Amino acid sequence: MTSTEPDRTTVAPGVPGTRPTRQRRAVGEVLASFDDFRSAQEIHTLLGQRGESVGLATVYRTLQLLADAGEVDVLRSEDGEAIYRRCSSTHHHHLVCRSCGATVEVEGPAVERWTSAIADEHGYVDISHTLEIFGTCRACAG
Amino acid sequence: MTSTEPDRTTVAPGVPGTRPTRQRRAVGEVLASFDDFRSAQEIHTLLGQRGESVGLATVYRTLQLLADAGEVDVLRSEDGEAIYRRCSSTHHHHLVCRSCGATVEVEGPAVERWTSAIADEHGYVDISHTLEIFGTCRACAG
DNA sequence: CCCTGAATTGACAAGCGTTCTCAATTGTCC
DNA sequence: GGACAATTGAGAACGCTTGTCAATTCAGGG
Ligand SMILES: [Zn+2]
Ligand SMILES: [Zn+2]
Ligand SMILES: [Zn+2]
Ligand SMILES: [Zn+2]
Repeated sequence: MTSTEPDRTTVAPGVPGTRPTRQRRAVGEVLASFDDFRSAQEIHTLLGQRGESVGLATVYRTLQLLADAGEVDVLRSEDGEAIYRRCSSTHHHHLVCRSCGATVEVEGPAVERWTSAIADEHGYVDISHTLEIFGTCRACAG
Repeated sequence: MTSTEPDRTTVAPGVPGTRPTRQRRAVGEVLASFDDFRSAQEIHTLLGQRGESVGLATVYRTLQLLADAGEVDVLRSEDGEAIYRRCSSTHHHHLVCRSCGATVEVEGPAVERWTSAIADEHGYVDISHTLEIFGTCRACAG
């Protein structure tokens, strides 16, 4: 084999999903600017208002990356639309105002234990769970 | 005034959503034939296999009626699709096998108390909540 | 610097579940 | 039977999300 053969030892694949682009930075900034759950399209609009032009498809892709990385939480609104929020990285649940969207992160060690126990009891393994609380916050209740 | 005038005292409005039609009966029967969560389109297919022709829109409308009446539970699969199951009428949650869909209804008085307490603590009123547990059942885990 | 190539982007076109529209049909009650 | 609201079905419309693909951008290496 001669040296004409491409040197495959230099292939720096460059892991996808890690490149710090203008668009990803912008999405991150917008996510930091609100603390309730917003849809991808709302976030896309907020970006426009900030003068940051980011394609809708890119917004969806970026949110998916962040969700996979555990940097944003994803919920489904009652009509099935996905809504996103930057959250703390520890496992937690949400208390959400049905009217204004104000969100409180809550932890419930007892609930975690309970779900595990129930699953064990019925022979289910590899457990995950969803728990969200909806209500009307003090401000909205008047 | 003569008797030619229509007698408006006999208007029996006839409450919508209460008429026992062939289509509604068929949907009810199919719902009784499985005990995991199925999508509207799956239910529509099952109806076809039974020889009961029911329009897809009618399936959606009927499921919505039953859900409003509290006779079926509606969940959102991970990709946002609505899935339905005939359930007991008392408040409960679900332990669902991610692989085969086998479902167990579970009650958790402690969890109900916990959600109320959390809501009170933060001044939220008029509370509701969602809680679902996903895992792999014994049969699927092998 | 400049090159190379993979990663990323954006405009647009599907894809998919769900709802709407409206004329035709059906069930109820007189 | 007759009258009339409720219901149905076929298809169009809708809104969110994902796929397509050529053009662009970024990270390194030379
Ligand atoms: Zn969160
Ligand atoms: Zn509120
Ligand atoms: Zn938890
Ligand atoms: Zn149930």
